[in-house]
Amino acid sequence: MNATDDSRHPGPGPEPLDLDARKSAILNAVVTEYIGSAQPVGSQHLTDAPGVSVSSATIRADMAALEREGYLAQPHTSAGRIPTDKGYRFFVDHLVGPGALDPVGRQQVRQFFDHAHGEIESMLERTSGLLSDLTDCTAMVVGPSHESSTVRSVQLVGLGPRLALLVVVLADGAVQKQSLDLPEDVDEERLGDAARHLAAHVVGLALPQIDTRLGTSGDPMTDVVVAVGLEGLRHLGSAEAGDQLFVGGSSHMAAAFDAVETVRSVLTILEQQLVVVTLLRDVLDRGLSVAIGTEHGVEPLASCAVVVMPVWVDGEITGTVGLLGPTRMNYPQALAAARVVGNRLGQSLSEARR
Amino acid sequence: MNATDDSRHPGPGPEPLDLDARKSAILNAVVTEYIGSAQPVGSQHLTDAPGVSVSSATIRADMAALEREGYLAQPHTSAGRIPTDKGYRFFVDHLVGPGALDPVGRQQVRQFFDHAHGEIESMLERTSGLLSDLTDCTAMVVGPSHESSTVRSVQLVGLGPRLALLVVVLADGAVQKQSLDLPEDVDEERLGDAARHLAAHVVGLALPQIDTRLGTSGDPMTDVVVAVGLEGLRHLGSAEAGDQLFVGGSSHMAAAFDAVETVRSVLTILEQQLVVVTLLRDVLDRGLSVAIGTEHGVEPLASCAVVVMPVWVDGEITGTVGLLGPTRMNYPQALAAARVVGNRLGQSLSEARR
DNA sequence: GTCAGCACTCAGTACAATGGAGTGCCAACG
DNA sequence: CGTTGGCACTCCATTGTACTGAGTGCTGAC
Repeated sequence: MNATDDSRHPGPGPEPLDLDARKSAILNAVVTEYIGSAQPVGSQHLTDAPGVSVSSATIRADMAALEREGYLAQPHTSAGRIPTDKGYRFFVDHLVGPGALDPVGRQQVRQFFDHAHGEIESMLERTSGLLSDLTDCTAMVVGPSHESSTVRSVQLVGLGPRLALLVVVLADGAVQKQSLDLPEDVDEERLGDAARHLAAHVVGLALPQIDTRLGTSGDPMTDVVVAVGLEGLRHLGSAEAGDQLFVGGSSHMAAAFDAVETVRSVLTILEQQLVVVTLLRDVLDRGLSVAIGTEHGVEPLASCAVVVMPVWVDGEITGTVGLLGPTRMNYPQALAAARVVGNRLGQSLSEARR
Repeated sequence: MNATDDSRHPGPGPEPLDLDARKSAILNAVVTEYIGSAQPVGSQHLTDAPGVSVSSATIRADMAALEREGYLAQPHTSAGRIPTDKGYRFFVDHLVGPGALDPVGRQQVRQFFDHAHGEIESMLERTSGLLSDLTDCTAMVVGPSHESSTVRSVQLVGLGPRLALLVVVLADGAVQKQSLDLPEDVDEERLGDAARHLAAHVVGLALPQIDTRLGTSGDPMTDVVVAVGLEGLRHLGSAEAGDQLFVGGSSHMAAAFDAVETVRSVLTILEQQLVVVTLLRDVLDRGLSVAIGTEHGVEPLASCAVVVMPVWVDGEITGTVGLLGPTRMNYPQALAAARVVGNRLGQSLSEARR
């Protein structure tokens, strides 16, 4: 329409890297308001926002500029503005401080981790519940990868005449198991011999490092069992085991969208563990803690944002906590919650490892 | 309104236990049609249904009767009929035969169980995926309860100076673990002693049967470790461990309803493992394989139906497979799929146990 | 008992009219 | 020159009305 009016701009150059103070304040107010109400925000509602002490007419001018620059959008001509993905991006990059969790949430977190105990899996599962409760988002927790953890103990337990269970304990407390089909009947004693022989060979190694060949023990039957056991270890070490993912609060996705079709497609993604784990890893790898809209490549999640925090155990990233919500999620809250829970989870796991 | 017209009925006696052949056929057709289309069914559409070779006027009369008797309902005056919960109940009780799965599904099931292997947990998880794929419903699989399974092996593995892991293998192949805080440093050898001592005492018993007291071994330090181990065993045996539940295909719930609020409340229920497990057990205990609408007591699932099948292993019920869908779910398909998968799962688990 | 015919009911749709929230533009002001 | 009040304009959402059509209940005839 009035494309010729652009003359007042110094050219169609790429968007300025920063916004002046008032425009920032306006963008901030629009995002904050929209996160709360999910309704387009009009200029009238912003007159008394902090840092914005101008009339609605001036705000309108700034909003129009922000729209031209891609930070805001208008559902239709006579509606208020809503943030674009770029607007959210500016918001999280420049307008959200480190921020702390609200006192109630902090109390919840403290209480949770003070009473954390038991199996690691159930703890991770409950952590996902905690995170989703704190944020009204869907929470994702990826457990420590056992790839680099060394074998602490190997045991063979007979379950049936030709069936045994290989039980491997890793240094981080993880227990892996694998059922083994034995070619012939093996008594308990010989299983013990084979287990000792295996243990001598693999304890102290990480699963992927294990050499599949192993000298004979003298007894041919024992050797057969050892070979089967090694095969089982190899299987455990292969990627097939994969990282374990815990998803909590997926019902919050149904509250976040009013189109049931959107809910369905998001839930479908959440059911694909591999996709979710890859998504979280990708975002972390790119050095981000937030991926908004199409920034992550998963198309069905285009109307979602992901918040990711690594979990450090003994100076090493060993897991991930994540949050999934609509792009209009409460970023300050989500970031604070993910950071706090990620840190405390790391502490907790470190202590357990000592 | 015309309550006085009831004179043509032999009295307001309780609904007849059976329906004449044509009314059955009409009810059958209404349910079948409605399951497929989710639209109220009018008399016109039923004229060429099997077993119904009468005019629409006659069908209307019968439908009015079925409505009076509570099998059908009308969303509004000039709409077709939809089945009530009572209508569905009659349908599954009298109109659904044993029925078989469609060939494609049978093929899927065969293929799945032919290649079933690996850890029991991951197999149960994948079984829930299979069931939900087969039926377009949300599937629930409750793993074998380990309550009655006997201890096959007990091991203590040192993870840190004052930290050990108790690893218990049960006769059904389940592995349970529990981290133990030791009061003082214990070396590997003494852990082994304690484990042997524990094993001698508890191998062959089920976890809940274990006596918490145990004679001394001679060495006071070993006794301390044994005591801590016994405490861990007691903890494992307590109900806290609970049955493990695997839910698959919860995204199908979003496709089943068009009210996002319904989806949310159903998903919220699915997140509460205890509620779901209790629900399945209750339905089974009442000797049902289907619970429709309000028949199970869980209010937020009033617009859902549950199909349940026990899993038999060696002549004993040890688990459950279930399906959750809208009350207008495809009962014949769901029943067939649950039955087949439940049976094959039981076989599979029996074989593994040998 | 079954059926064709008929009057009736009522959700759903289409369409116009209205109200109001919000905008862009402009002239005036400090 | 940035800011502001004023104003015309746009367009969604709501309301009201009329119409359509699927489906019903009833009745009199076979």
